[in-house]
Amino acid sequence: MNSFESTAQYLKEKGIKPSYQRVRVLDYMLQNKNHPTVDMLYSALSPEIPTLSKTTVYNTVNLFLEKGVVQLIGIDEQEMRYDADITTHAHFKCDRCGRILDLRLNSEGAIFQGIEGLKIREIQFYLKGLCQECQAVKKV
Amino acid sequence: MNSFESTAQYLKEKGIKPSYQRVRVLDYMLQNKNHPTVDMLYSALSPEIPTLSKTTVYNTVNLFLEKGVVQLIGIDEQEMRYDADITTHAHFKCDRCGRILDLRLNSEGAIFQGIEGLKIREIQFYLKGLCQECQAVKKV
DNA sequence: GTATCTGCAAAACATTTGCAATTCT
DNA sequence: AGAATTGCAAATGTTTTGCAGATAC
Repeated sequence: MNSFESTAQYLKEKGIKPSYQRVRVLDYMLQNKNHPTVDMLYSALSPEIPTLSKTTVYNTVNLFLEKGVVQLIGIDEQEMRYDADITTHAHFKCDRCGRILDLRLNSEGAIFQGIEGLKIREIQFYLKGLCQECQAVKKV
Repeated sequence: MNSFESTAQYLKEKGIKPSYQRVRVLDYMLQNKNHPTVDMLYSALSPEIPTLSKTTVYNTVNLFLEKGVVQLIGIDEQEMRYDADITTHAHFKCDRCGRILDLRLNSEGAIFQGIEGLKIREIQFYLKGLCQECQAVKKV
């Protein structure tokens, strides 16, 4: 089974119809683990899929988000990034080259792998969910 | 010494000329620890400072960022938020009411205070700085 | 009186929306 | 044919920029 077919199969399992564009977008993310922006996806795929539009890339990543195929990475202030690795892990963005590295966590939740040699300037830790008051509100 | 004057003094110490608008913006952030967006700052202060413009609020928060008076909080996908508390701490955003709560860290770096009762849906952990290769590059 | 600061209007982007054309089954 | 998908064009909303007038020292 080639890469295209296995990616299409993965989308089917996630409840997404594997159109050509969708499979190519996810395939790109699985092969280049570079946490791409919509623009990066469009620029990379557009030469090979000349009719591709940015709207379709937006539609696709939003559908992927909704279905839990990718996670949103807000590390960038200007543009959103997307990650097909949906396991819990931290991200490091280099101020100079802009690259985004993955950092794995150890069982205690302390940073474990890949942090050696990095010069940390800023740390951001976000949690999202429901606060106590909002959990008490009846669902409509 | 009243609140306005001590805030002005604080700005001077940080190397910022304490114009009326700047002092009022920082004063608002110190008194309402609500991690405001530019729009929240503008809406709150505009009635009392009728000539205030959004451009000035943007200028002000960007100057504050540059001088280390506030930190940028990217927890919101649509708008940036700003925090006059520049100590290291985590943030929690409620999906329903949109409020942002502060979470203090204990000495081991594990979450400590305020997390009880929250229903966590998503965790984002970002670090920024210089990667190994970029540290090796000579400064121009 | 000269620097700086403010604020209006316009520009610059990232993202979304409306809708018509295309594609798939 | 019918339903879903794609993609163009226009709209939306946040943030930045250019510049002229106001303010401060």
